Amino acid sequence: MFKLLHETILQHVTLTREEQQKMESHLRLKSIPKRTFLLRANDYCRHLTFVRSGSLYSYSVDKKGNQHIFRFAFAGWWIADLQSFFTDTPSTFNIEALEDSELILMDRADHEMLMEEIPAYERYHRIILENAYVAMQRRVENGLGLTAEEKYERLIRDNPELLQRVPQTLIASYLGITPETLSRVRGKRAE
Amino acid sequence: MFKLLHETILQHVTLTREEQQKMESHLRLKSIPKRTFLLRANDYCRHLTFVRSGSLYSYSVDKKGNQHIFRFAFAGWWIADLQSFFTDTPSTFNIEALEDSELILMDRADHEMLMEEIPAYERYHRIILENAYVAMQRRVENGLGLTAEEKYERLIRDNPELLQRVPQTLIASYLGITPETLSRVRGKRAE
DNA sequence: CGATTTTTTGAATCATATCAACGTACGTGG
DNA sequence: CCACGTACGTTGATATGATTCAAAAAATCG
Repeated sequence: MFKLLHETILQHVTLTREEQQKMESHLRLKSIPKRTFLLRANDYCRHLTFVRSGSLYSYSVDKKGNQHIFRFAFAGWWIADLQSFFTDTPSTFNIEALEDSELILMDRADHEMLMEEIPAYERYHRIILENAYVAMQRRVENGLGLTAEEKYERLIRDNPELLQRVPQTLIASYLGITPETLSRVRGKRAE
Repeated sequence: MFKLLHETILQHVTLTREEQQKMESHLRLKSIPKRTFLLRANDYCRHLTFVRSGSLYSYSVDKKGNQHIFRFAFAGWWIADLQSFFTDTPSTFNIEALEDSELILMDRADHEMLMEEIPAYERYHRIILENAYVAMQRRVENGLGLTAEEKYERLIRDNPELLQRVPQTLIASYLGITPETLSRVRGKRAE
């Protein structure tokens, strides 16, 4: 049930058997089919979500109706709108299933409690937050002053797995360019 | 000496007198004049820097020679290239003093040690990392699919203090637009 | 003050978006 | 398993927001 989660945590810290069980007692399972929402913009993001299988993505929709993907999450990853989760404000994101997905949910109050009571649990979250921050830093850097082609090159270099798993339209939205532009960039590169 | 730092930490967690002293014994002071570098691209970022007074900013320079500001740091803020610091890789940023600045430095090994030994210290860093992540999330959102004018509007809304303290050229670079475009946006708004 | 830096303004250019049409792949129900 | 409909990707023509280059005006600093 929680095998993948435990393995993932174990890469960073060790929890005792009792700590594991304590954590488990606060987790909820959820399955959602492809194309359904885990979170909708303006709702509150009330839990952290661990992906057991499948994949999700978070995105905002601007006032022209364009979709901007914030990030993807595959098996073994966490996803949430952390702005909403941490600051208890309405979400600016939708989170949607890209494939049928099995999820593990951790509610905010439980998360806070576990961070108080299990130092290794807090440490684990401190570490994955460090990693998430670094990934985001790279994302900001890649967003500034690169051409559409350069953005695509960097994606190939830094996240090649995305290309296999994600339709081109969503890749374009993730890069902040239009699908047409991405198509042309790819055409140009493939000569 | 460490008054501002202690006050800042105290907003989030409490350290005992002994913990404070232990932390202090690993801090170094440094003063740098305006326009000097705290970190240069390709060097390793070996410490976290707390700003006691003055201000700094971090930026990368792309291959066309354009400068892209990642973020600013004023009194009471921390700054570093966390990607370099955490992953022990060469920095992609320069960090430079915008004004004469007094700084407090915390080396990586000491930081790790203090996180092991003082739970409240680790908690403090977990919390400021959460805040930094949220700020960065907003930054990514503001970068995607907004016009130059909208980016400027959001800056006024979210970080009005910057406008007082930072020259327009740097604001433009922070927003990812040229100074000329920013000037035109402001002209247009001021009617 | 004079000198350097910053900001403004103008004109030309460029990268990307937009709109529209067409081809292709996909998966769902008959 | 095929056929149909919908979603996805490509291609072309045009529009547009922002950049670039250049030079003048304004602000800042020693």
